Amino acid sequence: MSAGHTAVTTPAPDEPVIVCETPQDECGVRDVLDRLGDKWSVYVVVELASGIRRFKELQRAIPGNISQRMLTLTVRRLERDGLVKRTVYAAVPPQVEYELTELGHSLTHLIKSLADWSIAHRPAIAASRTAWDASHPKPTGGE
Amino acid sequence: MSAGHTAVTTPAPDEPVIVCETPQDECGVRDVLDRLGDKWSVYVVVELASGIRRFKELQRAIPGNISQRMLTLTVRRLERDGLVKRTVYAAVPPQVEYELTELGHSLTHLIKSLADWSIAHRPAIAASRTAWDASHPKPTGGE
DNA sequence: CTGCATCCGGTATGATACTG
DNA sequence: CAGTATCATACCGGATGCAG
Repeated sequence: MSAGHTAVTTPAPDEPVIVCETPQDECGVRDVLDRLGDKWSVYVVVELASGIRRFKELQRAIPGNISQRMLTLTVRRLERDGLVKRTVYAAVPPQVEYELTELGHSLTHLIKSLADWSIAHRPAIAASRTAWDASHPKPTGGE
Repeated sequence: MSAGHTAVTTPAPDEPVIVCETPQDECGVRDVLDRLGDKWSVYVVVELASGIRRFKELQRAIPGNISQRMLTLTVRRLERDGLVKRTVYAAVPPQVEYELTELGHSLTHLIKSLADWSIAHRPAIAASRTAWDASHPKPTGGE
């Protein structure tokens, strides 16, 4: 080996701010993010946090015009994870109601915190982005 | 109109658990989720929460074998949003250090909560998924 | 070592049409 | 009204090669 340069100053482990309590895998953050990471899950949870909603109501309440397909997929996943409860009524015009489970409600608090943080720091983030964009001109033909 | 069935029992607005403080748009949750929603951002923040890291160190520390491309894109975005600070040293073997900014550290707290929730409810979620899968057989060529 | 460009595939998202 | 199926598209993420 040509290993010279005295390598790097071995980085001290520092003190872990976030510890992984599950040595089996990585931090469990991924589990939640995978569910909340998609485009609509959060909005469904937020809307459902206010009470029981029907399919169409959910679709209308969610900003951004979610398609039936996406709404279906989203609520299905949430239902599978036990965050949402789906109730079907055998009526002539089919009626399905969605509501948060206990698990779902417990997540509500987290999302609320996330929303608060987002709202509080949005200006700072926006400013940072603007500044960054300004100092990083994209070579789109002009210099 | 042919609307019979006494329609639906008009759903009362209920009391909003999560309110949108920004009428201009939707809830600000999207802002954070868009940044945390990708596959690696969270891990970078988690790792950086423990201290300053170099590019290669970051790559090695993150579980799941992140590619250079993704690491670069991820830290760039975080840097653009002002969550991460990037310092370049004009050394012969290029050296770049990454560290969390104040904004980044404040997010650490949220992620910790998210991780805690995830870890605490992982068993419940896993059980729910198993139960759901069992009652929802997929027609993979079967009858 | 660090970072960028290009090609490529998988998945998520979405528009539309059709069924119960 | 609720949900599924199909097709098309956009973006994410990975592999590789090259450059400072």
